[in-house]
Amino acid sequence: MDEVSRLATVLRPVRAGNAFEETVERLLQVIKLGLVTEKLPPERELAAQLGISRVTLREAIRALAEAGYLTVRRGRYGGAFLTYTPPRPHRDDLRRAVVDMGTDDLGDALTFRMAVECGAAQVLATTALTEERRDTLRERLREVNSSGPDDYRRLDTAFHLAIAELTGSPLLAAACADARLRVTDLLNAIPVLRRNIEHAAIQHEAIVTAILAGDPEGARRAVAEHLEGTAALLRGFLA
Amino acid sequence: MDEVSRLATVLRPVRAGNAFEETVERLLQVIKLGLVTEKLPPERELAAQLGISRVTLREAIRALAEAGYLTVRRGRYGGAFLTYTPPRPHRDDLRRAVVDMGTDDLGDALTFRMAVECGAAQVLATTALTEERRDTLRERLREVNSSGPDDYRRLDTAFHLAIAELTGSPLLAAACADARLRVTDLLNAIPVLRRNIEHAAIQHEAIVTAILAGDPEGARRAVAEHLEGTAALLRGFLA
DNA sequence: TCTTATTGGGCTAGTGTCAGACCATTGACG
DNA sequence: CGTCAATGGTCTGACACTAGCCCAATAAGA
Repeated sequence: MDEVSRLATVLRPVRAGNAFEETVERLLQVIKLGLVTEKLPPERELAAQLGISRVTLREAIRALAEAGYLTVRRGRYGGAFLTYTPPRPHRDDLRRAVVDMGTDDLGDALTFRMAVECGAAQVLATTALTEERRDTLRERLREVNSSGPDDYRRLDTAFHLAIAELTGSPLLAAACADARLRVTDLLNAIPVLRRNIEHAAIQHEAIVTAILAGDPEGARRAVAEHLEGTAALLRGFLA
Repeated sequence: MDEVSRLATVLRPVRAGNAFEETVERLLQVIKLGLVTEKLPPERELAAQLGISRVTLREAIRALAEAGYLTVRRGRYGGAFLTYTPPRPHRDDLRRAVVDMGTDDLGDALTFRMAVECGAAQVLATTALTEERRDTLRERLREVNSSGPDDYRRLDTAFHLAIAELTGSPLLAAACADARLRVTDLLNAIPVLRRNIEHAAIQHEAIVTAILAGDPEGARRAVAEHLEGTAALLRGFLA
């Protein structure tokens, strides 16, 4: 590893694309992760949160509306309403999604996710949690474990993100959200079976138990095992 | 944790600032981390790597030149040469740096760093490493452990970054670099004592040993202990 | 039925950023 | 001592993005 390759880590592009493209990407993430279920916040508010002008935001919303993700209504109590129902996944969709992504990017995303989610669980297990936060964690666990196939992905996302957010570190939460986003399309292409939910439920239980017990080693291991299942499945499509 | 607060994680600004500011920040990072020791790459090349126009890059370079970090020379074999020698840290510098940063941001940065660096070490310990990569890791370890106080920070950075980069995940490497950057100014304000180097050397050894032994638990624990020392020191200034 | 607060829709003037071309300077080397 | 390749310096026309303002539509509630 010479000086040049070490530099490449820091001398990467300062921005991923233009503001319009990045905004479309962000909104798509919010929608696909199921973080918003009814309608987007008002344009003025959303533009401020995203740090862009209303003009740019509106272009992004228009693009998503044309793609069928949103329906915009004017007037009071109007807004950009979600009109997105994920299609029933087919087996070929997953293969195509994986191949589209490319070997390197998939490995990168899976490695990144493994590292940050394990790190978050470890940190959270090391933290002295208020009873309120412990309740929040238990509540997310209950929700995902009692969900049906239709709501599963959304609640699973919420569960994993909750671990990161409860650490109280916005940077870490953002990293975990980013990691999750990079595999969302792939996960959405995997059919959710009752059996999978039940299997994941056991692992989710183990994660929460370790965190609440203040056992960083156990939390790390439980998350690693949980994620390894998905990673192995996806990697299988690259062979 | 209601829907709004969960949204905040994803609905953050799409860009940290304007291209000029972000570029200045990046270059400053490269300089302060000691990733470049003589001169920056040619403007055309650097602009391409950073994904910005030469005009914007030149503005950033000019700003850094005016601040005394760089000296620009024209003509063949010219370029932007480093003229930055970190001042001898005083005890008050550290207190001021910590207080400047703010309680929340410091905690955020330390938590983030703990999570991603532990995650990286864990992942690397799980990976089947080529002999070449094992050698690279040993080499970085040797360098940092045999360094004097003057070169210590730079080689320590190189060591920690090497762990992240050897995972082969650019995303993870970028996250670790980012985490390190957020505490650089603070670390630079801490005087480097022989005693500290020796103490860190033992921990560095433990990290490498665990990674090479394929022991993710041990690697994670060793990194956590190593980082906890610095974190405790810095947090002490907030009391 | 009318009012009104809230929301999207649209316009304009100004600034930031870019791509690309061309000029100016420098020092190694023949 | 001249040549020339590599590098910083400068300019221009085009496009992206922003802030701020006002208009248009809508539905709850008086």
